[in-house]
Amino acid sequence: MHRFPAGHSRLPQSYFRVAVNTTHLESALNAPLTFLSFGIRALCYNARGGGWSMADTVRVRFAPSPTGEPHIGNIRTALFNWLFARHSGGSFVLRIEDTDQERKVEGALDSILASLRWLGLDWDEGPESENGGSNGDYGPYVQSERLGLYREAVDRLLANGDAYPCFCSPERLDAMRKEQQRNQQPPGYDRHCLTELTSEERERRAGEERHVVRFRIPTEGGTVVVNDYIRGDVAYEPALIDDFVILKSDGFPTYHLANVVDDHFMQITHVMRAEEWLPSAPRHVLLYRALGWEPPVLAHLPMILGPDRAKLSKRHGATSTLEYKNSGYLPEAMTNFMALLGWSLDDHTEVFSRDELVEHFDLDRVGKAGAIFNAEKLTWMNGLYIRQLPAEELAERILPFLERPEAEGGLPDGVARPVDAAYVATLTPLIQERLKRLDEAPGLLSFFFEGLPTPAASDLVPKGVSPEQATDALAMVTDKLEAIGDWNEEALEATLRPMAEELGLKTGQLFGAIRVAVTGRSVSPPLFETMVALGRERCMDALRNAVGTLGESAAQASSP
RNA sequence: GCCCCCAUGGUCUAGCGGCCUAGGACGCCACCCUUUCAAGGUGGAGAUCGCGGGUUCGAAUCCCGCUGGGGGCACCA
Repeated sequence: MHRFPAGHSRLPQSYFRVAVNTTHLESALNAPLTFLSFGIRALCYNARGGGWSMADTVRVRFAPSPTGEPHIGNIRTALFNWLFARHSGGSFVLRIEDTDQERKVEGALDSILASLRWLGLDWDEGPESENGGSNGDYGPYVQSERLGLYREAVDRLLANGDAYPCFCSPERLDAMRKEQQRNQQPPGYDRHCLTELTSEERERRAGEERHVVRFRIPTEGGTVVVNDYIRGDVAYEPALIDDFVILKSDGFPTYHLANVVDDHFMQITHVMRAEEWLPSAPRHVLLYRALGWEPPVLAHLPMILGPDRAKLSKRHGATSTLEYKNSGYLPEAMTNFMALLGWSLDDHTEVFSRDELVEHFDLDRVGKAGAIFNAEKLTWMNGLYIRQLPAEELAERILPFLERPEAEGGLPDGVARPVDAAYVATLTPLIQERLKRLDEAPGLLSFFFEGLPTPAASDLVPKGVSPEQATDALAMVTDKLEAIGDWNEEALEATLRPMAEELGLKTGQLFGAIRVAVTGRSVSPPLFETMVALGRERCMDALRNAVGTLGESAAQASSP
């Protein structure tokens, strides 16, 4: 049908905008190419007096295979599809590509759904709705339940001579490839079963032997042009594309076939997937052509790379989306950050709320070059989002991280669960601007939940202060604090700050000693707030202990 | 080996022929603020826009070549 004007997909946009305006094709405004790919179909339809069909609204899909936990790259693809759908008022479809029986992993579907739900990427159609069961009119949404559809397509291709059965053994194929490699020839099936067998033989053997079905690449058709929305026209030489398998010997389709069939019947308008799929795009284009179907708009997204610039994989460490959830990253920070991997709005905006992302996301501003996943920047952004959160909400989000077992990074197992949520709520403001990840909370807060600290005498003596001075200072602090009325920040500051000068110490030195005495640490949230949160009793006990520790230490030193 | 894609500071990027003595952000350094740690503020280092040719009065921006990086080449997706 249509052939996009050769050249660059971005060039003719103004032209389309004009066309769109005159035809009132609202949805195409945000997706000019959309207009081109099926706008013509729509126009014809309109000319016959009909309205716009369902196919005129954007329909995109995320189609993972259940082979493990989805990693950042997979989910970034999901996010772009979701953003595009929401931006254009279209539908986001979730489809499970489980045509490989061998690689199926137990629980993988659950982690896919969990990842999407965590990030708030809700789907309009998919294998499982919130209340169980599939939802949507184009199901089933699991490929293993659509085998009949693929079989029909294969039969049609077979009947038209666009496909043929192949009986070659894995051993023969293997030897063939080695041979090609050795001769520096382009790899590919040698068409043994097409050229060496008569059609009668093929038909007979197909009836009695296990075999695969291969697509017959039309080598006579000239170059195959893939019009990629992001990269423009990419030409492939058909002779270099081999007769790939479309139906496996177990009766399941391969990715290529299932993908094309499903995208067609599910009326997908835009296929956005990672760039690693670009080399197989010409196969898909050829399949669409052979089946007489209109291909969707293709957009191959830039890849997400590891620090070594290689395709993201397990060996790069944390790549699973759910790992980020467990590490205390906020979903809003995660989506914001991922949106910036391959997309940008302008030269300065980079913090986007979910709504702003939906409002501004645009395929035209998706880049071409792969992007290294820069975890440091993600962590910075996460801290930003944590600081922006209302304290009460942050407290709620922190709670599960405190309550999980010590071995998983939670508070010490000695601390009773459930943790006092009200107490956590009072503590949260003290650490809010110090948190970059929620899983840091237990470490920052543990002393609030544990017994009295037992700091070493040496830790109670600040730099530049003698042990005697420190002992006297803490003793005096203890005395003075015994006497104060209200135990609040103002009272504490009013009595402690002047004492530093009185004692001839810098505030940092005095407060440092008290901090260690009261929290057992040299680093903590601001002292007065911490002491208030800890409570009078506890602070006084800790101070007396500290004075005692220093006394013992001095006694030992003087009587060797 | 064959095919394809890509190329702006360490990283994410803005830039679609003159606004660029290349802008923003992360990270890094310094200073300020400060009771520690953060947060915040100010300033700084860091890019001959991978290299070489063109086109043009003028190129990071267009064209060609090279180099480099990446991806793909299964009865995996």
